[in-house]
Amino acid sequence: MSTVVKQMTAGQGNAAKARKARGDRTRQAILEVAVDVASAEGLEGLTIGRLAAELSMSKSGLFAHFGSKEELQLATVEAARDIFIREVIRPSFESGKGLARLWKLCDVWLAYVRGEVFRGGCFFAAAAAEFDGRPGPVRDRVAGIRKEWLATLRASISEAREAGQLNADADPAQLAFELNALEMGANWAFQLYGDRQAFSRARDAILERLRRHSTTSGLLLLPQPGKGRGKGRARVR
Amino acid sequence: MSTVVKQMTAGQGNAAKARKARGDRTRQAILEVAVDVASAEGLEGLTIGRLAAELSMSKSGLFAHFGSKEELQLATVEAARDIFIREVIRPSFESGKGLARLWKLCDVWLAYVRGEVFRGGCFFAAAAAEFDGRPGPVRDRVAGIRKEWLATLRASISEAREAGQLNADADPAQLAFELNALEMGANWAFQLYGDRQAFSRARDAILERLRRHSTTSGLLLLPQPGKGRGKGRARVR
DNA sequence: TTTAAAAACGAACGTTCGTGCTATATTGGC
DNA sequence: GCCAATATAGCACGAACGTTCGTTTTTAAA
Repeated sequence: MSTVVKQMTAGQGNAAKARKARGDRTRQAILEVAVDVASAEGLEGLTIGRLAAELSMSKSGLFAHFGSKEELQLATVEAARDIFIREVIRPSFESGKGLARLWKLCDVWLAYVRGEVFRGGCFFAAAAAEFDGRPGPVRDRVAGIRKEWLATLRASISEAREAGQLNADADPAQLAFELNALEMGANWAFQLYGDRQAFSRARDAILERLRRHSTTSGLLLLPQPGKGRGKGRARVR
Repeated sequence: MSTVVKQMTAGQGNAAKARKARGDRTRQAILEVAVDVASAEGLEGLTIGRLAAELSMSKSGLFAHFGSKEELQLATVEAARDIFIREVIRPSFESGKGLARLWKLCDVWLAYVRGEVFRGGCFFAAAAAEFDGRPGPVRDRVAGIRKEWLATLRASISEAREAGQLNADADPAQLAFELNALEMGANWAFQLYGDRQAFSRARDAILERLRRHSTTSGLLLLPQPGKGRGKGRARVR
């Protein structure tokens, strides 16, 4: 029945695009659900039949949009990346630079997991674990996206160092590794035990890491210690 | 054909046991392969047909040993736990106590991943990621085993504190969280990128964490800083 | 050497998977 | 209102899944 689309195909005007637009619209509706399912059940557990049922459309109709399961998985990964950029990267880049941005990245990341932007926690942590042993384009893409994230962290660290907010002894690659590991640690503790305390643990550990390498001017950019409940901890979405 | 067992069923003597012994032997041979496959392809990717083919025995013959796929998965998890205890827990407990044991646990854990005791890295990290969104006995067991590990870390930390090797400001739960997160970080960097440097990064980060909370007497129990290549880094298996 | 139990087998079951084909709706531009 | 294009549906396929069943082989004890 495709109750999914039956609305606003009124892209009117020159409709050489509109002809295409409807298909893209359904495609997007499919991917929205696909991301949700895949984040909880995995990219392999994301079956075409299941997805079609959830959207009350036929398997073949859905299938035609992608041509293969692998293409569907790749499209789903890309859609998840868009969401990640919108929810984590963009807000962090719009406010501040250098150390402030670095801290924002970590803080927003924790909120992104805590606020269940994806049902199964960090989409890419799950996808990476699922595909790390299966060579192929999906694995490559997921690894690439994770590398983007690490590169973003490293770039912010370098920037903070050049701005005199972090000391010269802060090795960008090493620090990025540690921050990322602590974030992932919070993610899995939350997924496996529902342990929300993990977020404040990760927060504390990250802040301690950042303070350790901060210059006096850098310290002013971080939330003050003492009370663990600074701004921007639990507020989400 | 069961080329698997055809040997040493010569348990001779009182063979009320030997009657049972042969079946257990096959079961164990099955689980050995099962652990290997599951660690690389996941506990769900561990299919009965595939497993039977790999052991050149029939699906039904194999199946009879477990009765259901879920039972097979549970048995596989248990077998992996035995290996983990043998490879990580036991060596750490046989040498030293308190802080020495704590460091040994971390160091041996890194070696356990680096040495590919399991093809897919840490078996339980993979299993936890795979099942964290699927309620049931398998998930519960995996979560329980991970909890055992965290409890072991915490206990060693407390012990080290009471022995005056770690300062009183070392919060066992917090420190255990951080150590575990850093280990897992090394695991996924290695799985996803084959990045062996991740191990020395994790090692450095862990040692810094431990040193930070160490008393002067505790410091003597840790490898000296400076050269990053202390004893017991790369040697494996 | 016979015997009863245990272990392994082979074939089939009902499902579900991904993926093709062909036909039918639905669409925007004329 | 008709047309070409696109989107969706219907149906079927071969393979693989977990599981069941009845039979045959292997085994240890009598």
